[in-house]
Amino acid sequence: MEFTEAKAQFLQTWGALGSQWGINKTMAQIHALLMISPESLSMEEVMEELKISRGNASMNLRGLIDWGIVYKEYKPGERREYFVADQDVDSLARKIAIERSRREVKPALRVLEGVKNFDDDSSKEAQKFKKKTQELHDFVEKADTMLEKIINQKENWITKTIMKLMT
Amino acid sequence: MEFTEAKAQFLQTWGALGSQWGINKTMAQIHALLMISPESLSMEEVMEELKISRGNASMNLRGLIDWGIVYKEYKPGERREYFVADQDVDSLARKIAIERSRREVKPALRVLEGVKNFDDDSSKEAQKFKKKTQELHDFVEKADTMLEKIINQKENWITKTIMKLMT
DNA sequence: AATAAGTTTCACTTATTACTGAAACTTTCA
DNA sequence: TGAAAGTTTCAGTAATAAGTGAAACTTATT
Repeated sequence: MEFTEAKAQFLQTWGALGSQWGINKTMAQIHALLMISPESLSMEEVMEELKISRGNASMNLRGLIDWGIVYKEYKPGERREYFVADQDVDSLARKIAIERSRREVKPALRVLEGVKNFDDDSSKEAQKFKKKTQELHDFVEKADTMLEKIINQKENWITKTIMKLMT
Repeated sequence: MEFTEAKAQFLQTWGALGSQWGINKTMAQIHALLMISPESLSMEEVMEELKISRGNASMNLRGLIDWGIVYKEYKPGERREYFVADQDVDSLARKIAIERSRREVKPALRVLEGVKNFDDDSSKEAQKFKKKTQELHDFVEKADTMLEKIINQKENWITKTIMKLMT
């Protein structure tokens, strides 16, 4: 396989993986592109390379900056802004996990909290409902706690977690 | 809040949570409905309760059965099929994790494997590309291994994992 | 074997999410 | 200060994923 082909296939695959795990395709691709690029890139270059529009590039670059995994870089004597990716793969994954917990899991927990305390009529259905929603709430809460524990291991969290699970 | 309202809100929220974590809305809702139902339900009843079409109900019930988290039940003297959900919440999450690893992560790994062994020209770009794809491959592989270790704890895997991470 | 009840499929529609590109806005420097 | 280069926004469009429902198929019963 040629370098050009390999690169295209890589950007494609990484984008698909990203979109399956809660970060949109273009965002994942831009991040990937910046990661494998030896030099920082301008927005024009990103657009060119990924064949995306200015609007799309702008939105997603901003998104990446908001998430704190891409930075702007200013070259002396140059007016144009350049972009660099945080080179640490772990930190990308950690940011995604934190963000998803905040935006998806936490709100769901609040709803479950609410519904499980409905005005109980003492029907069979209501009893079972109370029991199950309690169970599901506890489950989601535990899963979220686990996620937090894993990503709070800071550096090398994956390796550390695997170690602890070795037993 | 009334029981009926609580139930509707619960089904709604659980569906949204599901679709964010790789199982489609209707599928998650059917599963939730069966979980909170004290009796097994027929397809008609599921359609009725969730206001979904026959086709949709059929497809998603079959999906749940394929995933091994919902079972058919035959009542004596009744021709109609009834459906019951596996009552164990953990097993649902475990099944999702296994399935997503198989369908999304493993294929991506294979591509990364391929791509990182491209025909090396010795340009600066190619060098960096080789280095990064290797790194990303290792990362994804580790993450997948971690996932496997977590879900292989069998019963009470979440609790067990939290324990081990307590340190 | 005809009929009626039950179940599944699939071409089409709808809903959701992402992307485009032209216009508006901002900055720089001659 | 004004014109050129750079950047962002957002209404409209496209791509994708999910859902519908009528028709086809299957099974049970007389």
